[in-house]
Amino acid sequence: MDYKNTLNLPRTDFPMKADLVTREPARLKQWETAGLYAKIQADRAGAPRFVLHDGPPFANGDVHIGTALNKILKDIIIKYKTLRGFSAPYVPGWDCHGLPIEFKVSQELRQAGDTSADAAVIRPACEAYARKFIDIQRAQFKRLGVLGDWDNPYLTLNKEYEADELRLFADLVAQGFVYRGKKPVYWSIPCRTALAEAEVEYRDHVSQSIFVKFPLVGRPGVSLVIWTTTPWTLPANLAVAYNSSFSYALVRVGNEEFIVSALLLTAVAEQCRWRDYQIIRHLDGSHLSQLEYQHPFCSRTGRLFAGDSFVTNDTGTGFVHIAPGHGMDDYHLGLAQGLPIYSPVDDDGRFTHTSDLPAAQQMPAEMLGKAILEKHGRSDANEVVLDALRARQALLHQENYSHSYPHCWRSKTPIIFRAMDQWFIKIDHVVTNGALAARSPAVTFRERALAEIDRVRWIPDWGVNRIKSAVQSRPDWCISRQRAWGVPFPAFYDAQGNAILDAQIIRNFADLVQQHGANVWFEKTAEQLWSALRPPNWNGPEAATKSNDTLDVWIDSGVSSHAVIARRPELRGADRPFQCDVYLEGSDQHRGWFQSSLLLSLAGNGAAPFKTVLTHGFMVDADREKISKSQQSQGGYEKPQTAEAYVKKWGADIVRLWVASQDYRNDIIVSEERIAKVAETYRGLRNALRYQLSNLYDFDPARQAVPDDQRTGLDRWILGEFAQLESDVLAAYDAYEFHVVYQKISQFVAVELSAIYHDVIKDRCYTDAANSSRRRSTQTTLHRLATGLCQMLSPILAFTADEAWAFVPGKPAASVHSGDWQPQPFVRSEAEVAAWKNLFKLRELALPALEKARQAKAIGKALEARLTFQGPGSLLVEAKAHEAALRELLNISQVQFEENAGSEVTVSVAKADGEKCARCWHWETDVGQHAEHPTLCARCVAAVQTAEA
RNA sequence: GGGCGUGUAGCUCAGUUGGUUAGAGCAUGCGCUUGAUAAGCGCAGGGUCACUGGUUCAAGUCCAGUCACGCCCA
Repeated sequence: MDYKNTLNLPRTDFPMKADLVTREPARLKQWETAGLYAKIQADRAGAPRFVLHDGPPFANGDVHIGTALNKILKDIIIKYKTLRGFSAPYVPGWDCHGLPIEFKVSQELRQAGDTSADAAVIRPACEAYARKFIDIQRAQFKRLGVLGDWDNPYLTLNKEYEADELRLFADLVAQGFVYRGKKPVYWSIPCRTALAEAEVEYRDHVSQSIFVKFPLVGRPGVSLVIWTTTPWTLPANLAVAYNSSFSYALVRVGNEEFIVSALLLTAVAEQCRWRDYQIIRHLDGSHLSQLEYQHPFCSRTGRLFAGDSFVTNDTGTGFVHIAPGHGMDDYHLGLAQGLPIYSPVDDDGRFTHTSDLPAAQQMPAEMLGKAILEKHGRSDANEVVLDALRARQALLHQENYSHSYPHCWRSKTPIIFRAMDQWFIKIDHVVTNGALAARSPAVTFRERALAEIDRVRWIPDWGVNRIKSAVQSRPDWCISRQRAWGVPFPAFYDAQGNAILDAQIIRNFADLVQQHGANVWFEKTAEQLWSALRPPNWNGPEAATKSNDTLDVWIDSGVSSHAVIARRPELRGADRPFQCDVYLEGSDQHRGWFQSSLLLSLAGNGAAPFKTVLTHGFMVDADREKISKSQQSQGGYEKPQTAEAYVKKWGADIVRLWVASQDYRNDIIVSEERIAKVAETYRGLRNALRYQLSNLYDFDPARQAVPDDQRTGLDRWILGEFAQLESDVLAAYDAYEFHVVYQKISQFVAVELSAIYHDVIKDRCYTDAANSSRRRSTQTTLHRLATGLCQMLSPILAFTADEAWAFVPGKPAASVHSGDWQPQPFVRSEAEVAAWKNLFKLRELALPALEKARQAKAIGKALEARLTFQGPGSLLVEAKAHEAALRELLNISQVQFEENAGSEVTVSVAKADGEKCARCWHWETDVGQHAEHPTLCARCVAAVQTAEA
């Protein structure tokens, strides 16, 4: 007779093959139909709140695998906190304004033949572009299993958002944070527009390379020699920089003396054709800092300053001519030395006088109006400067110089660096009114910000250093941009060009934006706007024009605590409406969003917007090198590094498990090999769950559960281990160490479950009578394990845990994500723990012995063996007391003990006695004793008879 | 060039305040099983703890320097 069908073999519809790529979308649809996110939020109404505030990704392109990592980490946290009973809403956001979109849209418009570059045309196109990518990214984020309020995300282009941004800005203006100053920007002369770094293309260009004498004051016949490739910037020269670590040579050439860097002397002498020269002596920084020079053609003098970071010894003379209005290095040096940011060039790129210096000290009249822009390779401005130098015999050498030079992407002409009026937030501002001033007196804003940083928890802890150094070293914040796609900068100018920036006017404008959107600024004339916004009691100057600038996009995202956290009822904090629990972004955001959010919230709300800031590292490839776009385009990777590409190949749960598998505080390695390994682990987890579920097909926890104290020792052992795992995993989740969760669970599943518990209980589950207490005890345990595993995995394996959950009998919630995870400690007496420790020790002793016997072909499977433990009685007491458990644990048929006088336990293996039972495959001496079932052992006879009865 | 990090088996991670022959899981190889079967079990191999010096009775761990990689600045 075939006894196989008298066994309780496992059965389940939970498939072994995951097939995530096709199965996950179906589950997503199911969640959506059930309104899972809304349902969870409703269930948690009134629960303690945990708010993670989303940093908005840029609404451009497909979701990169690195962006996916960020979203998945956030989702793991949200799902975990929800599971632990918190109300943890998730409101995703998008950063919508900014150059990359405007640039792209401008290109498209130009290709379509529209060259107007008019804000009123560009802005709607930019909005459409942003919304298109929001839709694309939203679908890709959802596909990753990220739950959130996807129907109501926050967008920095929403009019409510923009209005709140302006209101917070008005608060800063009211507190005196905002001032007008100058700063150099890239300027395209034909386009009459400022350019961003990304709009600049480097092309070969032939410039005028010149060596110029700068005569020293009070040392007749002695000159510095400077080198430049932009002669037109000389009228703006206000200083000269040297390098304090260089040695400079004073040389005599004919009846003149020159100072140049000692290391560059030979090269300079050759170019300037100094046939005979004599080094008189060497000078260093301490000498140079004392010197003053006469401008070669303007009636003013200048001084020398150290500029070690940019004065090099490879080209030039070791002296760099400084025009603070025409270069970034120059600008910073000028700021540091208190020089005017002087830029005597108008919007058309022509020389002009400015109000920065007395007219008498500025360039000679014949230079005024000369154009910098080249025509047929000649620039009038350069020519007039060269003429002036020649006339004064200040030009030592001139030659054509071919090099790579920035050009405008639209007009393809060389750009110039030109200082423009800009708006700034003063970082060292001392606030004298408002909430911030009330908190403590006369402290600079920078000091307040540094103190606030100490009140925030930074994970990893070195993050505090990064943000502190960012805040410590940052210059004033330049917040105006000469762009169209952004929130309009709400300033007016009177007929004389004086700025009008007023908190009340800005608040009035905010109300207008709230109603009509920010486009209103560009659609209405200055006159119309002014009459709409001018306060009734206004006694300042009357506006003649409006600002054409927009606000820096870092202001956009930086005010989200004000415009989102404090605004949405589900996020709004109790005592500090604008403050949430956690921000989580890449470590580049210490200088970016974390900083802008901190500064704006502190200035506008009086405190940081976050209690904890978590950061993650960056995506690198298998060689631990960054995933670069150029390598991508050169075919360096098999496929695009987008979330979609990975999801299509592996499924979202594998991607999520990969995210969880690595310590995200360091760099995160993405490679096919790595993900393939994670997929192996996934299979292990899935099979373990499947095995558990397949042995619960006839189990009803409500009716058949066995109380803890009546469970078998083996069940009690695994429950003890599982309780330990649970507490470890909870601690790891609480510490945001998901790689520890991954390690702990996967190792528990591989060792304690698969290799031990699952392996051992096959015998009881299959061969015991279906309703026997030993089998029910084991099923009660399996049920607990399956429930707990699904829950602890669900923040990571969002799809699979929910799929398995559906097969858990008597599950307490419809979806694993709407359940409540409460740890269930399982306490065993010390004696019991010790006894089982001892049994496992004997097991470790026995397994190698069994392996040896197997290799000697004495036995095949362990059930063919009889094991004899030899040793002193004192070491065998526990084993004897738990003989049955030990036999089970070793999967053997028989165990014997032989006491001897030795000091340790040894094991020997022999072929088991009796015959193999046809049903349970144990070797038993009682096989054949039953007439009806001559091939069965007594235990199986009983089981079969119970089943028949 | 500066600041902040990281570097332990093929892969991902442990490794308390310095203290035995540096651990785990996966992967690999060799067996077993065929009643979890595109599964399961056992055993084995695999490490100059990035490198070089130093402190110490003792260094993966502390100190200094070098190299590689990442982020942010210049």
